[in-house]
Amino acid sequence: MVFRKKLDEGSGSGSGTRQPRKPRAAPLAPVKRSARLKKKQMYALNLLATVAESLSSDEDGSSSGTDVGESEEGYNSKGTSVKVEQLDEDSKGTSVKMEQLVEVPLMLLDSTALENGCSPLDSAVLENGCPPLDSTSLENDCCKGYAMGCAGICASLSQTNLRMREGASTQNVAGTVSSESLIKEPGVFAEGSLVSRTKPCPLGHGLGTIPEYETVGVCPPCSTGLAAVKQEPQSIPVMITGQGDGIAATRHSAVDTMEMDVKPLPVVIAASSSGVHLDGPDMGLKSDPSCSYKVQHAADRDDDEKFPRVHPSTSRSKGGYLPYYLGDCRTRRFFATRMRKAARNKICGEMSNKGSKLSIRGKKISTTRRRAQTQRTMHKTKKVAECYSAQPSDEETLTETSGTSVPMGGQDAPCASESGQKKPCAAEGYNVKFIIKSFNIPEVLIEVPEDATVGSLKRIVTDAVTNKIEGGLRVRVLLQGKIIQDDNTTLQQAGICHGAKLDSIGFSLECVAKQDSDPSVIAPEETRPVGTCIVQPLSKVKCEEPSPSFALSDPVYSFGGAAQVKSEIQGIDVAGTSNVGELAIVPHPRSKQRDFGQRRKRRPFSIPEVVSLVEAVEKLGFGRWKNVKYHAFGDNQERTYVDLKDKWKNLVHTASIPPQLRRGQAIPTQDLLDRVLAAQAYWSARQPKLEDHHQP
DNA sequence: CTTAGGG
DNA sequence: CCCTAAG
Repeated sequence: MVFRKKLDEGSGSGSGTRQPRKPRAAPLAPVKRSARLKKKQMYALNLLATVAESLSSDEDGSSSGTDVGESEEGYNSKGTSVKVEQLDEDSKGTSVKMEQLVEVPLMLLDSTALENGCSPLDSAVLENGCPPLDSTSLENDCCKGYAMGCAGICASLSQTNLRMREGASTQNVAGTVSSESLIKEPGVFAEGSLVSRTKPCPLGHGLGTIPEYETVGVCPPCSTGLAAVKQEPQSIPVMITGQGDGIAATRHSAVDTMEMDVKPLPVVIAASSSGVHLDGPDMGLKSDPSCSYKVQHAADRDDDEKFPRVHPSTSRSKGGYLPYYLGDCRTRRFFATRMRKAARNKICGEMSNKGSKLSIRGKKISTTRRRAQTQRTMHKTKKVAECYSAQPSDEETLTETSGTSVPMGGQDAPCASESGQKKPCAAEGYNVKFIIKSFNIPEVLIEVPEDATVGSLKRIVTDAVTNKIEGGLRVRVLLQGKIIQDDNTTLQQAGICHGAKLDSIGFSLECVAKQDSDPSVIAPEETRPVGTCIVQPLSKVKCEEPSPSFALSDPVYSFGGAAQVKSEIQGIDVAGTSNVGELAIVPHPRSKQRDFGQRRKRRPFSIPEVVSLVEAVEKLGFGRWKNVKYHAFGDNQERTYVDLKDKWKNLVHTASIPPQLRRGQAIPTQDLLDRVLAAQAYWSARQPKLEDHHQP
């Protein structure tokens, strides 16, 4: 209650639908600006839908674990520690999802856990009259994960929703429930499912959010998704990427790992790769004040700008609800931009921060390109890392490493509460700790007969991915963007040491894949002739890896037992600018559906491409790039007209400088460059841009 | 959505 | 390649 009030207050006028309240600079280009803003605002609702969709598509309940944790969290707001781990998916061998990642061992709802009474609050809850969870049913119910997932998701979304709704009263409805929606899926939610129990539970507060969620109608998809997902491996990978606000949590849920360790209170929430992170906002709303405060505090720095949070103590939550919607590339790009901006803002803020965050925030509005560039530059060094976890989780993960277990394989796990409080032993002896949040795998082309079963498809995908990975991984360690070549260099020598300011440490993992080993798996990039399009028969399905992100807790990827580690975060302030100790694993970033903030893979123009480009320009002149593009590359999506324009720009530049200054003379031959110059000169003289259509 | 340019 | 202001 208190929180809500604060939230509302912080958000200002509080009536009517909440809009991004972030102050806006005077529009530079009035019309355009406003149009854009409107667009942005529109994303709010879409976001919800998208998130739901995404989540629902997350197969195998991988999203469950965390979610459970989340819902549980609210549920158990007593501050007991709750560690949630992703459900063990062994039973689902076909799942392509490799995000087993993670760190947290204990499935809160796991019957075992309950039985063991690991978390006091579990027992408390149970004692409080909540019908005991039917451990058996839970265990047997493969859907439990889903169930929880939904719960968690709901919670998380509800958070978002909450922001949009001014009515704080919704909370009360809580008890009523949501279970309803969740339970809609009988198969999924055995009557004894967690959610349904919420109601009776005195602490149901946290779950109260769910109803709201439901109102938005997001929940249903969630449940339905359970069924639907299975038929659509492809949908699995959907990454929820909302960078901002409540959604951030969700976003991470699909992708990475996040750990939160609330210091004083033994609350540790670890979201497994697919789980929903218990991000600040949620925590804030659902947990009890003390708890939320802590969390908030911890996460505070990071998102002070981007993520409006409920700040119990200061009620400085910012109104800016910035919904993120995962849509087409464009949208994605938009988000990426936002993300970067947000990060940049934070960074800049912190850099210039003399203690006044408010002022910094004020600055936020006027984002200059320079700053953007700065961010971009930094972005380069951490690529994926940022993409996946830049936001609050960045810091949370990094700064709160303590209790959570890293990809240790989950051998430990049972009691979150315990592990949550203990400092990792590894931290003692000057070990450097790293957290690998996720990584991508290259595109995988999969061919299956039309009559293949979904199950077989799953298997194939699994095999494909497995294959790809089993081929081996080439791991590189990057420090500040540079690959550390010498394997014999000690971490210390390399500057990666305990207490050091770890700037941009990254890991590059490349599949040394035996890509050909599996006939059904083709690496498109290698097999595709440059500049041509692949026309795929209907029966040929090109799948993006369902789950582009992997959690490294998987033994295969984890970085060594003892040496294994999480980074001890020291330079928290810098955390925003550099992913301290965070591992960016970037095998093949390229995939049609790029992740947020992720660049396209650099794909230098081949000579044939350049030739066709030159030919096209010779013919059409430069300036009408759209036409040029079509002329030279047809519908090839690989190259955009902007690419061509850029390429041309480069060609002209290259051609205009003395050969000595050129590096790598291979690509454009001198002959070609001459043509470039000629065409350039020709068309320049002819003012091609204006109206000339003459052929040269 | 395209172009044009700066980064 | 990315980003964005301007058409």
